[in-house]
Amino acid sequence: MATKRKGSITELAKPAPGPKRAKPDVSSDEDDDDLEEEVPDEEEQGAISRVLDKFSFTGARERSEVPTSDTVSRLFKRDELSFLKMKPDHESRPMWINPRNGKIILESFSPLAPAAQDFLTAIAEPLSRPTYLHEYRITPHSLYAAVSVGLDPKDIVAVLDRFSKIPIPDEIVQFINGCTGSYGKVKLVLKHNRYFLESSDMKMLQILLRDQVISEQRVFTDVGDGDGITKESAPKMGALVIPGTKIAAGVAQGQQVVQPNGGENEEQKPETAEELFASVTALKEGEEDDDDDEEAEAVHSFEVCAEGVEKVQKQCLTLGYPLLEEYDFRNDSRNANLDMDLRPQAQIRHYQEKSLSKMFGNGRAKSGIIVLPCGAGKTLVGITAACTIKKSVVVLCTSSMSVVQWRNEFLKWSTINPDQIAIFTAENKERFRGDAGIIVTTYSMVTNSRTRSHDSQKMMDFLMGREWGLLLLDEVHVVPANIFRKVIHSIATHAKLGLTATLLREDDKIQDLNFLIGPKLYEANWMELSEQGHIARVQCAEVWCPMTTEFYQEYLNETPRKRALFYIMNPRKFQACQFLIDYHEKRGDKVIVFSDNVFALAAYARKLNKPYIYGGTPQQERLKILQNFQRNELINTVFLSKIGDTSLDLPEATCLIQVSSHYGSRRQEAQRLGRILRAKRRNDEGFNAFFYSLVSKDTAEMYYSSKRQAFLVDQGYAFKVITHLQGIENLPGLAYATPAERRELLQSVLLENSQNADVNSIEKETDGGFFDRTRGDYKRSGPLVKRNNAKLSGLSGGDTMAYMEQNASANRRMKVPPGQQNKFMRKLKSDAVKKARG
DNA sequence: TAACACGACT
DNA sequence: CGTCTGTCGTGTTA
Repeated sequence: MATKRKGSITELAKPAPGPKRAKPDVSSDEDDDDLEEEVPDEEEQGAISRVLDKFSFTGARERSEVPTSDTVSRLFKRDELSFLKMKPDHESRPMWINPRNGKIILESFSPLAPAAQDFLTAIAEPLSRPTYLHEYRITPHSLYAAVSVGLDPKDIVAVLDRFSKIPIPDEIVQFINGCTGSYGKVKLVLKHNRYFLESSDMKMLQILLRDQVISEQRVFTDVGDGDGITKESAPKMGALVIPGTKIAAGVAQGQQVVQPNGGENEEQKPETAEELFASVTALKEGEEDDDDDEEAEAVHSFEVCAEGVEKVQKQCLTLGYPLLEEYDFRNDSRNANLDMDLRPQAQIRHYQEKSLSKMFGNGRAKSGIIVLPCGAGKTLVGITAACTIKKSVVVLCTSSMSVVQWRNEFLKWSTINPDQIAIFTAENKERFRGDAGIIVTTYSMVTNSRTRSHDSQKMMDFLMGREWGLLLLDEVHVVPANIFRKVIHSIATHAKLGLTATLLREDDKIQDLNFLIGPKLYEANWMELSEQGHIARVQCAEVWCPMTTEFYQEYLNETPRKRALFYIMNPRKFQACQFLIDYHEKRGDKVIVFSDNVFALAAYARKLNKPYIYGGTPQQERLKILQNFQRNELINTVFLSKIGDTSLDLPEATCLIQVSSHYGSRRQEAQRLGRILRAKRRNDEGFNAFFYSLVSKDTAEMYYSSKRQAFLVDQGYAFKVITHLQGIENLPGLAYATPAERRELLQSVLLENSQNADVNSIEKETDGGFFDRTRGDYKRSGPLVKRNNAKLSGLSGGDTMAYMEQNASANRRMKVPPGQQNKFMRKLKSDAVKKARG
């Protein structure tokens, strides 16, 4: 417990700012990570790391010093804020700042909340946004995003102060200044297919060049004076209008902040807050980039090699000087313009406009990520961005199906000439006409490591050999995967825009997107969009199905891996599923049932006599089933494996039942929910979509379920728990109602499980002895031997149950992505090692 | 259509 | 100390 850093001691010694009070009691499991371990101890960023440390590892003696003014205070631990002095007019201000960890709590019912929320999404990371209290946190990354969107540290503090119930703590001010001081000073620029680091401040470049990692990637350019640093005049800019929007990029967004029924003192306060906010978010022509105006005469730059760009970007981020990527596309005369515009019928919604104004805020295109829920029009955002830049574009998608969709959307929403937009996949390798155009392709096409077909090689040469204006990355959360990340720098592009609905991974690689692509420019609030009718309202429920004794018995007897089938095939769960399908079909809903497990999928679907699609379903049949589902009034339910998580467009579904799922994947859960968000009937009075998760009680499924829901809960969705479905006993034709039927089902499950084991052991015998190339064969060794052990350990399997009992608060704990915890554990360990050494 | 390679999740 | 498991999914190529 006491393995904390020495540094906290010196922290203690410093005079505490403000009134005497408890020391920060950040118990470090939740702190903000990505400060890399090995920051070289250079003077320049000594100050920064000191500030960054503030929210990381401080005293362990925390809790005892929290003044316990009442009996419950200690329960809040470091979120206990009662010691803070409130401003006299605190009631009219909507937000709290916790000096100990940079968390911000926003009262979302306050009349000022909409304005405050706009501001907070710009400068902080949304942690959780349920109905009344929203939680945000200021992190180095969120500040990076804020700065790159054009905010100034002084203004950030000023606006925070305006909204806050308490005076802004010094720690926060220091943190903001410390982080932002060095942000936005250095840019990564692509010129003539070569990468340069550019800054108006010569000193910055010298600091960076002193770093070994960066200097290693440097390329010496012959131009310029002896030190190889080039000097030239900085570009100028003019007015820009994003097509489809009435106003110029970046003009005030504060205007929709209208108080419906204002009280007396609201009259005045919102006015000023609003003005203030508008003045910082709105970057009107001419007043952007003060520093450029002052020293517009010259910028300095040096070149880095293309392969090293990722390393350099990462290193700069860890040094505290994240590289800004901006594309001054209007002054780019080297690359040919692409003639296209948005069609007049394309109406940009306000949140789409907001996200685009973040991207084009200062008249240039910034690289970054935009997060919008499924069905909220991500494609249109991408297309609008492309139409704004009007240069050649590469679009990357995950599946060949969405490749086709992207092309169609482009043709639908923009005036682009069909000849100018080409598809590059296995079956189609055309090229566009003219010297500018759009190429839509898949990640795997570009990253393919195996031998290429002739055509595809020629196409790749074309892709790599030229300069692109914009790289559009669909489903950008896949990019950090080892293979995919390399495409980012192998395609020479001036700007990158990542789109996703779920910026989530179960590993810790999501942070890498900060230097692979750029900061998160915008993240929509799901609840808000559904209130405004842009996406459907959804009722979420978790249905707890008790296990039958026979199934539970077998469940306990199995190895953890084999257990899954028992809780998935639980007859009570099956009945619940049958009942829900029946209920919703009668209401006129279109129902999708998801089962991750293919055996269960087929079993359920066959028993209920419904169509099902999984990976092995041939293309023709898939199409037939989907069309029937869409048009035929007799087919109202379809069963899908995880094939339905991505691509497959199912516009008419209004009810979703989840039978089995992939462990604790939050992304999968969110993506599945997304399947029903675009329901056409969403604007009908009182319309609701339904999302059910069927869970077998007292099994591992409970644990996964709570994990999976974490993301949606943070988006403000409330999961109701249903322990009994009213009237299920009286459902005519209820399956597995008799013990005999259940026994039969159990037999088939047992058979399935043992068959799998047989197949494996046969494989092992025939194959494993001679060839050992397939990795699968290694690990399958000895399932038969293991079985006895499994029974023993299985009997103690009750541990999962005990775990579940206290798991009600799991959602809270899950809020920290597991990756961070790992990182934290690592850090703790390595700290301990250092301590032992030193 | 099969073979291969890879991702996501533990 | 990071790597392995197993299953289902994708895409590309022969």
